[in-house]
Amino acid sequence: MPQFKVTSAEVAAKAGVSQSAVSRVFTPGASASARTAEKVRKAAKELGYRPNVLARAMVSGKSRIIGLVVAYLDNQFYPVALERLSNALQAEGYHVLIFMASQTAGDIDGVVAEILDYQVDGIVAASVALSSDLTARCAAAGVPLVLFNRDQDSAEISAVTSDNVAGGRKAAEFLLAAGHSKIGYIAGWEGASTQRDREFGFTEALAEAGLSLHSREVGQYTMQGAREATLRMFASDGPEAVFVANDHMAFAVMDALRYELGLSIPQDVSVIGYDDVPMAAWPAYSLTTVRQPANRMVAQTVSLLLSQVEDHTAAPQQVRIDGPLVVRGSAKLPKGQTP
Amino acid sequence: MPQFKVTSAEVAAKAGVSQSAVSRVFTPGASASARTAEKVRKAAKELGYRPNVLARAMVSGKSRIIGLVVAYLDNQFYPVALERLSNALQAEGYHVLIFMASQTAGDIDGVVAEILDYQVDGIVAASVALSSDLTARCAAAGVPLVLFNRDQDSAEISAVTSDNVAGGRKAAEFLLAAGHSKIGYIAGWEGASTQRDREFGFTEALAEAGLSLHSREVGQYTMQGAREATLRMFASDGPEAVFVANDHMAFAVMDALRYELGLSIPQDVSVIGYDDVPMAAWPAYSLTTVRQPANRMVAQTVSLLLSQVEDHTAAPQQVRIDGPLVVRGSAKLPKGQTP
DNA sequence: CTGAAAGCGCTAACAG
DNA sequence: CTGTTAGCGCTTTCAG
Repeated sequence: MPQFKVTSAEVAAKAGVSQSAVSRVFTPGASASARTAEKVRKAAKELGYRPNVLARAMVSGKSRIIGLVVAYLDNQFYPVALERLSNALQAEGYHVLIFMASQTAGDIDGVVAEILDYQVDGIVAASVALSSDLTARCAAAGVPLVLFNRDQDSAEISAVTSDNVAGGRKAAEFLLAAGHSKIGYIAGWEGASTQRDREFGFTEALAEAGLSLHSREVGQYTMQGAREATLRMFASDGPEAVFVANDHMAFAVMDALRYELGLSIPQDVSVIGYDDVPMAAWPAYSLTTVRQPANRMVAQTVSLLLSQVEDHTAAPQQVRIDGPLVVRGSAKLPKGQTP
Repeated sequence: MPQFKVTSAEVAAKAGVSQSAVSRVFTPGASASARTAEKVRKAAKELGYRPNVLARAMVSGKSRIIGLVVAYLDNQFYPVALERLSNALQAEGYHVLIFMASQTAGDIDGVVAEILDYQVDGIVAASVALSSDLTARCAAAGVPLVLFNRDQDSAEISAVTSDNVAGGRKAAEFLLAAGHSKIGYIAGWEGASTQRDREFGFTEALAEAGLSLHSREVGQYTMQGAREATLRMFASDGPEAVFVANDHMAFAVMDALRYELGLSIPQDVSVIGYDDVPMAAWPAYSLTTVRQPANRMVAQTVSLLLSQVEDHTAAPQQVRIDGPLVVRGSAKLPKGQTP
């Protein structure tokens, strides 16, 4: 039975070697003879010894902890991403220390400061905007930072997003091809780059077809906000098609349309979302939506972050990943096209 | 602009006091004169100093890190719980280090071992079964452990669950009151205590009414498993009501019933779930379900864990929280009762 | 290859 | 109240 807490010194004593020999055996880039290594491992196993990560972090300066800031765990996109992120990092020997950021902007600064206190090797900020003061502090502390699903047009700071402008265009083109001309948009939180870019791409494509938004409401990326936005938008003379800034809101929009307004989708109104969260594929919604390839986004985030962790001179990058429009049943098909 | 990494010694030098004085100013139970404190704070602010949590952890033996093991982040119950847990812990000055456990049982042991390496002050294991060997290791390491939403009938180990047996009964009683007699059950993963207890309460109440299960299939707590279970169950002579071991599966069951089998809910078949995740309230499902009070469960988990963290002699406890049946539209109402 | 020795940044007695 | 002195458990020169 393992002792209360076993130190390398105790293992050393039992194995009849020096404490530093024990350390070497448990350090990847070690240099210990096979004989020593074996003696040490044996003693370690008997004592139930495992190196203390914190002590190791102190001296080596590497904690193997990555700080993660998240805000919206109710939007299915994030739990899914978090799971993948954590798994990918675990595979590389890192672990994730979670920090919940209340939506309040002021709070974020405090959160990141706390993260830094833990001497994390890097930070992933998912869907939160950071003040430039803050990014400066990370830089000053020598802690690489990568923004996930949010961009902050500064070449100084790494960000991984989908190609939101192109995605917005795809949504518009699909609606246009189906012959819609009265088209509405339900916006996310206006401070978000995803919101801005998706809307930009969408309206730009509309404009190229000589159209402008029939109506626009803000849903704040919340279900409640989206429901109310829908009710306002369809109070009178509603559009025949709506592009919703993310799936999370799109579900609320569809529910409001169907169950509060008695409209049929897509007969009365076409709906397109953004993200392609798992639920979008469920038959109850069958949501046509622009996919954000979560796995590839996560993979990029991890490789970008770790490359900066391992080489502090590595330059920040902005990665934009393209995702397809996934056609399901919530929006009318282009003319002449059948399922 | 803050330096690369500022130490208390540098602050001390700048403030013209000893390094321990700086430490005291930043330690809650401190004892420093107002004058000293002010000088130190001033110097600290100018230098951008913040205490190194890891160094503090080394000497104090308290890392203020809580390890969390989770498996199913796609079941909405867990992201919600995680968010609350993390927030509650943050409020107490702790932070959560996340460890994803692949469903594979053998893996869990390794995961917990890794957690221990980080010298966490406590562990929350959400929905995973731990080997007794493992709980012993936690005990040996002096790290309190509490099981969340899973029980392990051993008085030695703390667990917070809803009253799953009572919940199962409530589901049965409701179905019985509605006059159903051909009743099916879709089970979760059979290794889970939640599955076992819910089924036990359910069938026991049925038995008291002189009934037994018309049919039973296992859905493994996955959507895919639930869909297939439903198809098998209704291949011929399906039941007129089904109790599904959790909401996550219930959604898949409802989808299969409606869109693959063409049945109406609740006209053709009543469905009851368990958990009351946010989505259960959405009109597309309007799922009648037994609520697991996530907020109270989390609150209990935190208080139980922290009481053990702060006082290692505190006895383990099993907390069982009662939740109501939330009546919505997916199951027929008891005779004579109208919405 | 291996042991001895010097800290990483901080808290906790210990005298004063 | 304050400074001095030990370490926490480990990695890492530095000799040998």
